[in-house]
Amino acid sequence: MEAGKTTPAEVASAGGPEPLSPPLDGGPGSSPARQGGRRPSIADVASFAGVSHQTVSRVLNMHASVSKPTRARVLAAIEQLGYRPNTAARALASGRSKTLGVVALDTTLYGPVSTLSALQQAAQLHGYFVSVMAVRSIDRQSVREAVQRLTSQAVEGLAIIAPFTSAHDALAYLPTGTPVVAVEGDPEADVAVVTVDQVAGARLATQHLLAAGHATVFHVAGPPEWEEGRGRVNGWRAALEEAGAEVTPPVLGDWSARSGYEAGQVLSQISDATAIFVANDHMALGALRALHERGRRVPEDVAVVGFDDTPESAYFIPPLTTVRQDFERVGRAAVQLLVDQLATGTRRRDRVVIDPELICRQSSVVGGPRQT
Amino acid sequence: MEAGKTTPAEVASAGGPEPLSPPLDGGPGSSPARQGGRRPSIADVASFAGVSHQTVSRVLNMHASVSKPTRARVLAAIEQLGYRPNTAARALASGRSKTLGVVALDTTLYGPVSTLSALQQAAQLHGYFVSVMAVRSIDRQSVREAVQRLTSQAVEGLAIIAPFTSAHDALAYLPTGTPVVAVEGDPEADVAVVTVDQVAGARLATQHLLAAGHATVFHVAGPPEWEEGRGRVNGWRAALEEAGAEVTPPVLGDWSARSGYEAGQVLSQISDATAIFVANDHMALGALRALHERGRRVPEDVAVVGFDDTPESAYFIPPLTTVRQDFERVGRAAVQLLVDQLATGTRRRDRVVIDPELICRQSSVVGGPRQT
DNA sequence: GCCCCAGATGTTAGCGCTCTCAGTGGCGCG
DNA sequence: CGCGCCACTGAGAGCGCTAACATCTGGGGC
Repeated sequence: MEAGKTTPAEVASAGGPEPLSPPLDGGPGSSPARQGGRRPSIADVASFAGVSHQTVSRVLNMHASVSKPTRARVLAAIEQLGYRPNTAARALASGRSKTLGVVALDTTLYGPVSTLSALQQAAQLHGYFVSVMAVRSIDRQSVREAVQRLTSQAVEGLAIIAPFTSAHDALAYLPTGTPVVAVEGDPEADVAVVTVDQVAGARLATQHLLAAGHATVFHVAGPPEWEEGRGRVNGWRAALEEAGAEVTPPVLGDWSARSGYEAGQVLSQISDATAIFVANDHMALGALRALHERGRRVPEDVAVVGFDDTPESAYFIPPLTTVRQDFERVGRAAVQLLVDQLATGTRRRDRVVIDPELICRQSSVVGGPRQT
Repeated sequence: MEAGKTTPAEVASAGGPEPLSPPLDGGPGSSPARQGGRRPSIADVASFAGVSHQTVSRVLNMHASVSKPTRARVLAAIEQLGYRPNTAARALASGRSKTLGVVALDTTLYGPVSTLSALQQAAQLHGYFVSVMAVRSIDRQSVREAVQRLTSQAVEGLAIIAPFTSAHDALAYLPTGTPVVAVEGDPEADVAVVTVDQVAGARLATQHLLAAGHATVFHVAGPPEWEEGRGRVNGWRAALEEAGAEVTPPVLGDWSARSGYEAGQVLSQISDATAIFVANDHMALGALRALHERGRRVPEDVAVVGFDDTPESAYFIPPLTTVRQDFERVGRAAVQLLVDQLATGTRRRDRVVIDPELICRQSSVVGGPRQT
């Protein structure tokens, strides 16, 4: 039943200077010497290395005051046995789960997916796991259930990748003190927020079109429930007002190409509509199709600018001028904020605002850049 | 320190007939009466309900033989206290983590994202959490690390959403007996596999073009490392051979619109290329752009068929004929397979093959359907 | 030479839950 | 009327780990 009692002191000493690498990333060439039926525990490692389990624990957690040779011996034993710490036991004993929770609204949309992906990567780098809870809608009921499931997993921090006007709701169901960060959330929220400056991005797009000589710019908006949608409307409106241009009522879409297509059909019949700022690239695609069908040339008759810069946007017909959001940075920042709060043990209201960037392609300017 | 000792027997009896719902989804209107500093444990619930902790556990796990009134009393106490079971403790004690692990290659690509999303939903329905581990590449090192991290979380089953020629590798680092399912994996793999019939899909697309009168069909292929890519090549080739049509060497792409664009540039110069089957819709978008630039009309001069049916594909110029994959079903099936294996306690080699569907739009047939 | 302290290690309790094994009491049956 | 059996409940022992608290060295200050 018991692992061998031989103390492989010699083997260990042959190990040379040990790298201080966290054991989680698995040393080189560890082939699990699967012997018993049960996975090896810290006790097995301890007895194999001829130390107490606590010393093993100390090595695992990189606590100071373990002598070099002992550490080496333990590390060797871990490798030998193919030991992996048991996350559940660790979480139970320490109260820390090394897990960040994420509540996301639509995990198939380009923005959320990109953010989630980046967030996951960043978390991994910090040694955290990520547990995602997708919700269908942002009503209280769904949010509560998601947060409670996450809570039962004892997540240490929570990221809300969703346009909650009420990330606030989540707080109510969370143990006091759990750090929270709202991604693309309400700037007024009572929690930390990471956000791309939607207003600035929309302004960039609108000003770009205005500068090209258009009298005004029409807008195909995202759903008003989404903070991003509202921000883009605001930026667009602000730019128009600053320029003294007429503000036409925005056409509402739902982020989908279909809704963009429908909006495009409407706008293609308005001869004044020579410039359109569409709130995301997928809707812009639909709009492009509608304009094409109606024989309105882009950019000659109508200039179009999108938002997001999906990898496909450069290959639309014509290539789409758009506003790029650095979701990579958003994800990283969100994790950083969470980790910081975790470290200081305080829930804070930090703000990280990431500047978007205008990517000029042919859909907005006659004779524009040939390729990006 | 202790929660109130009052036994709310009366309150409980007023509850009426209790629904047998699993407590995880949180009963109606439970407002956590956050009192102590610590979250309530099973012991708190027990003493509040005036029963032993074990009885509470039985209620939680829906073990039989708990009398109706007792169950009601416990449920009421749970509600009162806002109790949530501690996942870590449960996992530690039972050895079951209620978590499924997922190893995915590229969590931003349309297919994987859709599958992952569906899988997550399905898992949730079965009461499972999902822990996703994204890997950058499919080399042994990355796979091992991912699997080991998942192992340390004691995942009960593993889904590999990645074109591993070697899902096999994963097995080596997994505790013996852990159920595994490869999604879109090698059909020869030694584990359960859920897959869309790529060969059939490609055949559908190719035959469709052949039927429209084209002498042969050119192919823009996906990366050969991806099982999907290979399957589509095979189906395409088979259809051509069956029809006695010439098989031209496929042009390789990497799923991106950019690579599709480049392939399109090449093919647009081949006057024989009057029909192109592109291995996914994003590449098809690029190809469409390239053809457009070269003045080759679609579908009049060149017919194009894609694969995937992304929500945007109906809004390409022209709308793209493509092969739809039901990722929803793929995700559900993967979870089902895992759950079945878990239930029977055996690792099996089931095969679930999902039929793709050809969606006809204007890119392939002159005067084709006007809209889908 | 003694004490004290700090570095290095071991010991002892739990963390919150599930499991196994024992009880209870009531009731049918011989 | 007593036996066993069933439906229900409770007590105790861990799951594998961390965290506080011992303990045990040795080396320097006086």
